Amino acid sequence: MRDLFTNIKIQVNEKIYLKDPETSILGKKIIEESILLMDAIGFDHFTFKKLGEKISSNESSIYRYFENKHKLMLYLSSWYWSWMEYKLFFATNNIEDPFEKLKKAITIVTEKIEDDEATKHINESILNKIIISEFTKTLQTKEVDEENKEGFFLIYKSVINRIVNLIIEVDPDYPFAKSLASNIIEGALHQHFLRDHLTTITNCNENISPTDFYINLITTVLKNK
Amino acid sequence: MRDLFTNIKIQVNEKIYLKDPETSILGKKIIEESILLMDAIGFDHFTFKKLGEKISSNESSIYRYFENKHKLMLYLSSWYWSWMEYKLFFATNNIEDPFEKLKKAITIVTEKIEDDEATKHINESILNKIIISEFTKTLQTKEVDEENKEGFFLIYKSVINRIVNLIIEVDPDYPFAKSLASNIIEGALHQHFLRDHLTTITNCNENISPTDFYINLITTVLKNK
DNA sequence: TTTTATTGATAGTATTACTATTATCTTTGC
DNA sequence: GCAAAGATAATAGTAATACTATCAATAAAA
Repeated sequence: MRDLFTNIKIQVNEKIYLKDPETSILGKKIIEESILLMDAIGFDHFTFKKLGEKISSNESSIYRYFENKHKLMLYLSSWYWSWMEYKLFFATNNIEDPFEKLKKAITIVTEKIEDDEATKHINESILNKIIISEFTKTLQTKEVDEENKEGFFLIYKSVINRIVNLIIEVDPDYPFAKSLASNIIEGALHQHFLRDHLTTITNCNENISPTDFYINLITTVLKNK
Repeated sequence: MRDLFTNIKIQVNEKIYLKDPETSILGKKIIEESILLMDAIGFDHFTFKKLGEKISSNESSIYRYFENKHKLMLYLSSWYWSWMEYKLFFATNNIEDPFEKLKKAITIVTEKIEDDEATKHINESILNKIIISEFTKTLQTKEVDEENKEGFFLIYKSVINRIVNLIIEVDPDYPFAKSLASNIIEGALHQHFLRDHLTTITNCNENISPTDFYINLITTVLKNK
């Protein structure tokens, strides 16, 4: 899998950036360090000025890559879900049994992420932390409908639809495949957040993972396993 | 129920505000109109200056009630969950059968809200729309741990714990009661959002409601019904 | 009627979120 | 090896945001 990633370029909607950060050293540095800074101070306190200082570069240089921090966050999340889609594909590709396949997929999208050494400038483990705390904010804006039309969320929806198809394969009669899939993906992020911050309203802790909860859920909800 | 609400004052943690908005005409106006303005332009574009213009009052007067718009949003969401807790209590109080009781509670917390005529200055239907699009943002900040310690999310957690207890009553052996409850409350808000904006990744529409999805879910997940 | 509390008006500061311009530095093409 | 092109840095500047401070006007309470 490592070799595959080295050759495959994660695709992000071109309208999200002004200049592709993958095409220059500065661009890659912007991505690499924005992940670290976003994790350290959060989206709300993140500014291009602070990022510029951190990478010893100029605020105005960053603006040549991204219109604003919301677009940068859209880039990071698109990258994440695109990477997730590859992971999903390769991890489930060789599994025959539909239910085992679905379980593997659910595991992939709900588990805690370790850094993928194949991508030098992106720390997936930290990116995952950012997605847990910040992703929903990229959706929940007044501009969501326009941005959805522009295709900014295509990869995210594609990941969900992959899960939907696996659910349908297991139980074609289950009437809420889409809601179940979108619930699991969003819900897993939320359960991770609760485990870290609001521990009294989740069963997840060091021993029980969101993955355990959601595997148990689909096992009882779906038939024909 | 209407009469009860007229007499019961919704309790909000005193540390959220500088001056209790319920104690003055201006305060009530701030709450009433902030709900409308927040719905119209969203949390991100909402400012105290704009609110001041809308209520023909001064920006600095609003700052005497709330430190910033985040605190105002905390107030609105605390109010909402407090109101929800009353609704839950009165709606389930007289139901004997544990599963019927749980179903009623799930219905209350997942359904679309109509305006409650008992509260003159608060439009619950619009407040519900705001909670759907903005509530998660009030949790997902870098200050969540401090604010949680201050007790800003007590009422929210209390609503979830009420559902947890009902789940345990129906099926004491189910091992994920807390995660299921927090998932349903957060997930229902998310499904409402998807129904309105990302329709391809939810089964919810004019005919199928988030309530249908979650009632179906608990019906299959829990035993001893 | 005096005191107190509340609100309004005005002004001012620091930060944010950018845009514009010009200089410098680095490639690459020949 | 040099010129042209492209990318980056430095500086400056604007408008909006997110406040704080002060003081006057007004309404309510003692």
